[in-house]
Amino acid sequence: MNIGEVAEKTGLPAKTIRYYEDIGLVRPLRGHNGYRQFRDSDAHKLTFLGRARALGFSIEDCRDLLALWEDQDRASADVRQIAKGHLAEIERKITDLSAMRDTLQGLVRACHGDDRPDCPILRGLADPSVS
Amino acid sequence: MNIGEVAEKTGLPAKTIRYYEDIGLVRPLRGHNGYRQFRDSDAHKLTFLGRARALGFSIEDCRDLLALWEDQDRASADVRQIAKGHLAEIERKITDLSAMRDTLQGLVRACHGDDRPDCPILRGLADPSVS
DNA sequence: CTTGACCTTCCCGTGACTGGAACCTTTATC
DNA sequence: GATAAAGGTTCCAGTCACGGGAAGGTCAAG
Repeated sequence: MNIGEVAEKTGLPAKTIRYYEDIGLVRPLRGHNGYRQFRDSDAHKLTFLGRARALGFSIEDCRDLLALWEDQDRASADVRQIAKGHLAEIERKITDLSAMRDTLQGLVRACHGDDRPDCPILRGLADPSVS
Repeated sequence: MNIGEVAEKTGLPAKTIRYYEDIGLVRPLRGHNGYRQFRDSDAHKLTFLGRARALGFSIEDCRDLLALWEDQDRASADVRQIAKGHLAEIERKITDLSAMRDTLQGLVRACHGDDRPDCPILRGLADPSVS
């Protein structure tokens, strides 16, 4: 398979696939013309990577997950450890964003949003105690 | 005020303050020795920026908010527009992250996490229909 | 006079790509 | 056989909002 075909199969942009080769996540063969030749196993790896990235795993996490995926003697505890770590990170982000949302919602609700200059949002940003 | 003092007052790292000058968010004076001289108004601007950044506003949003803050003839509708846009963005991120969290939680719960290789997390990443 | 804290500019690195230029190969059409 | 379009290649630069660190100037204390 050429890169275009594998891009379509996996849903990843060709640019991203080249990048993944650059950083050593996949190692496609090369044809006589210099074109990358992807085997089915390469395509499966890329699909795996796309899914892991869609769940927000970092590239380094993906690298580790991929290694475990390939390792028939892995311990599932190692996989679970990575996933739990990432889950905690996601929950931290949700917490942070929720706090921002609550504060912002309060400010937006308090603001008339008309053509006058008086604005609780700006007051809140200048001095949060006056939110 | 030198940069160290304003950094302490505002809670922003000196590096960040220099960066904000670079991109034109603040314009401190300069002393005979080349040191930046911050007025109280500069410190207030930086505090404002720190708060807006803490609420997740982008630098460009901050630039616009700052201009509105300085503009005595502003319409609060303009401020509210920016805030509402950002709020929508935050809510989108929370939605995305929540979906990731739910999927990941399901996978983590299904995984024993022992020393055996069988792992629902890896199966889920390889083929989500077998999650 | 030296030490150490503070300040300056400048350049590189981050994460995970994305866009674009310049160029080569293959395939289809005339 | 010529040509044009569609695909492939490498390499370089940019993104966002800084942070690290080098090399050097300035200032206050002892």
